[in-house]
Amino acid sequence: MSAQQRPRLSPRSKRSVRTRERILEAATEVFARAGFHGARVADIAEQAGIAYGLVYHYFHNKDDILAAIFAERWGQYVEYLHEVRRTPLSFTERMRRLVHFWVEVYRREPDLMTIMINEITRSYEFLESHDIGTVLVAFDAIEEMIRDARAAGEVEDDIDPQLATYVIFGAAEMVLTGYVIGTLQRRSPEAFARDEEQMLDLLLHGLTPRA
Amino acid sequence: MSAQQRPRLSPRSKRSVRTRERILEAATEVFARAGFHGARVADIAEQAGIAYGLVYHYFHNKDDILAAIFAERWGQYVEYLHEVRRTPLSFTERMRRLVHFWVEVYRREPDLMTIMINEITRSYEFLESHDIGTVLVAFDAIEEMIRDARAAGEVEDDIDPQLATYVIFGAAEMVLTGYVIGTLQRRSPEAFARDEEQMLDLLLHGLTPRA
Amino acid sequence: MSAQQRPRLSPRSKRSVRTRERILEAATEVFARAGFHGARVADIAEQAGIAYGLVYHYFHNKDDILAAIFAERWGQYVEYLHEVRRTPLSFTERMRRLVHFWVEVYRREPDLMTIMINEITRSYEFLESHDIGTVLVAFDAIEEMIRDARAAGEVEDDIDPQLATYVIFGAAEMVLTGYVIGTLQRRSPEAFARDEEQMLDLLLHGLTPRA
Amino acid sequence: MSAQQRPRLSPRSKRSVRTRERILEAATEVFARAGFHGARVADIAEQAGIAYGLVYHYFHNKDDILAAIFAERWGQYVEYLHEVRRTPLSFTERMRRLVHFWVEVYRREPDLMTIMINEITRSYEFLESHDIGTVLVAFDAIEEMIRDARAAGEVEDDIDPQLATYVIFGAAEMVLTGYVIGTLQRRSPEAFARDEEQMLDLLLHGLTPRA
DNA sequence: GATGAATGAGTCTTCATTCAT
DNA sequence: GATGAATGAAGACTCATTCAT
Repeated sequence: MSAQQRPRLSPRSKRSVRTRERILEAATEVFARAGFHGARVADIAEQAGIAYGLVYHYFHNKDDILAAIFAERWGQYVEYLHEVRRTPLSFTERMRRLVHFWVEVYRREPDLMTIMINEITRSYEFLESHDIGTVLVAFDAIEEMIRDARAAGEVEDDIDPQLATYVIFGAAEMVLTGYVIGTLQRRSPEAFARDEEQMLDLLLHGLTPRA
Repeated sequence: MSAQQRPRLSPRSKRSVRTRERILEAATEVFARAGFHGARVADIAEQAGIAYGLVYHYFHNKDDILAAIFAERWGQYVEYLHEVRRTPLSFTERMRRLVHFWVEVYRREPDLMTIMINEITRSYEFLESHDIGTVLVAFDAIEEMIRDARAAGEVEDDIDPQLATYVIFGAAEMVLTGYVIGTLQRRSPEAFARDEEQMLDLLLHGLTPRA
Repeated sequence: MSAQQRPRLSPRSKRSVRTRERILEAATEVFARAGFHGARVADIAEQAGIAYGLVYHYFHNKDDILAAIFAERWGQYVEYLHEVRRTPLSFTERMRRLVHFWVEVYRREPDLMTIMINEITRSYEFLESHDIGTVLVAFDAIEEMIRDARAAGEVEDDIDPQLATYVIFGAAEMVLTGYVIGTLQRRSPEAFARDEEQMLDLLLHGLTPRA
Repeated sequence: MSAQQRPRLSPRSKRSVRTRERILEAATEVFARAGFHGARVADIAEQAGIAYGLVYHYFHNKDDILAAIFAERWGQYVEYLHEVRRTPLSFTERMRRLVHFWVEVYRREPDLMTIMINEITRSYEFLESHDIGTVLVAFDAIEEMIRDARAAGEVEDDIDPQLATYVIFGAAEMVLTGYVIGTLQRRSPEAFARDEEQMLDLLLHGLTPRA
């Protein structure tokens, strides 16, 4: 909603690219640990091993760092959703992949997922100041999948695809939140796999006994 | 030079009680509109129609206001969960009431629910600085319901009650978030009722077609 | 929400060192003029010709500035006391040097001595929050001198070295206080020299006529 | 130096007089414990067992309370000095009484003496804003005694009465300060009596051995 | 590119004091 | 006389951001 800003400079040199990357990595860690408001630019710079003034050679301001993390990571994310949608798969399989994807991203990059959950998906301020539409593509992608599946008879006719999307997203996100805040502790790959199965099962068949 | 901490006396007079309530109401509105960080104590005071210094007669600091909203409202919330659990009802009925409750609270007090969602349930800082256990009782209450229902054959044996709790909470919360951020707009009571049915249906039976 | 405390990095550059020094000088003047409580950080910054925010790059807070003045100046002070003690001198000569030292420090740096007297030696708050032991080394140094002198027969046997130390300190300090508050006005070096003689004489021989 | 203010009201009733006295007692205790700046009017009122608003029925402001303590207590003090001066006594005896008086006041009312030392005698602010002359009468009284004694041959000719006054006051005050801050701990009446003897001896005969 | 010294807007918080009741 | 609710001036402190070097 605010005017989109261009990068201050488009750094081309190897060093530049590397430094920019270091800042994003550092910011991801610091934001995850302290939250966006609790993170100071100086903290990020320290974590990146650079002078804090240098941060402003790569980003306009603190918000811009978060926006970059969001744009560059959420980009892949949405891309994957589209990929899942393009691939000819059963709805069950699509959902399995989505659920696996979320859990997997969390397992690989818990800090990143923490930020996505704490600072972006839910952040009033972030949603206010950025194009909420960018976030919603992910929702749209899932909604479309459900719509397609419903048309193909793989999803119950009565289901409202939009609402179902929120339910799916919410379910996945809360489980990840459990991981993030430590109330759901999983140590082994098997434990995570079991959670994926559970989620998938719940989303597809609900709580009640089958037949 | 050291900070002198002492609890504000709990004011007893009628006027006092009313002022305190006014502050909480004002804070609820301002927090919902601007977020905790974006809200200034002066904004709250202005909204309440009092001098900002007076806020400090009733609360130690800004945090304390949020904590009070949390404690006093979340209390009722948990209480309702326990009530639902105590009443002899089918699991389906219990779930229906829960879902209805959430939607209803949102409809009646959208600001309050907004805060619950944006500032409390998800707030890194809040969870860090307050007893997370208080939040978790709500989770525990639902988990127990599922456990009971599973024992009674009302819930599929394979279900992990803890994980299912996160799924239920997440689903409900994300739908409310949709209301809060306006991406799910519902204007009529019927629209809300339909959402309740949808959520209930999804949680109980999942996305796949019934038989 | 919790305060994040970390020591300011000790700045290394020339400029930095100079700025820090400027702040201490400015603070010395402002504290002397207005007292610690009456001095605002903004006043100090203005006196130093810098933005007030910069003060916080060098010191944690207002207290810390006073503590730095204390630590860095009182250090020299105590050092001198030890030097006097190490040098082989008659007790009379030692006392002469001490008295001269106090008067001299006042003459050279009246602001500094004013702070020492008004804010540090007597400040309830300061003594409360800092290691009173650091202050007391000065007392100990003098006490030891008296003890040595008594053993050597240069001081009356009946004298309690600790109490005598308080008497000496008190006498000197009150005279300096007279200078500070202006009730004892001395304009010429000779006037100060006469005071030194008087003090020395009083401390060594008392008020009563010599034989 | 500031305009002298009249008491808000001259309370006449028994109750009034008693309440006023209670406030002064409470303030003395609180000022001694927390210092003038650290003491809140509310603390004083609480200590006195009254509502804090009532304090302003008896005193104009916080300063006024300290001023009242000063005026009413220091009054007796000065009065005693004059009495000592009027009574036909040897100089030695006069000094003995003074020293005894100071120690005795501390023993009876340590809080009061603490305030006198910490907040009044040395307080830059207090001296700035009140008639310093009131404080100085005490000095003058002693100076006169010395002058008289010198004329009578009881004090060495060379002595400068004014400077000697500062030495005497300073000596006594520093010993009391030792009591106040606890670095000089005296438990028995005998210990205090010994200190009086020491001080007297030091002031009259100095540190050096008597013949 | 890199540094970190310097700036100052923005807020929270304290607490003496007033005054309606 | 007594209460304590209400006011708001005053100031400490943080930290994102700029910019001279």
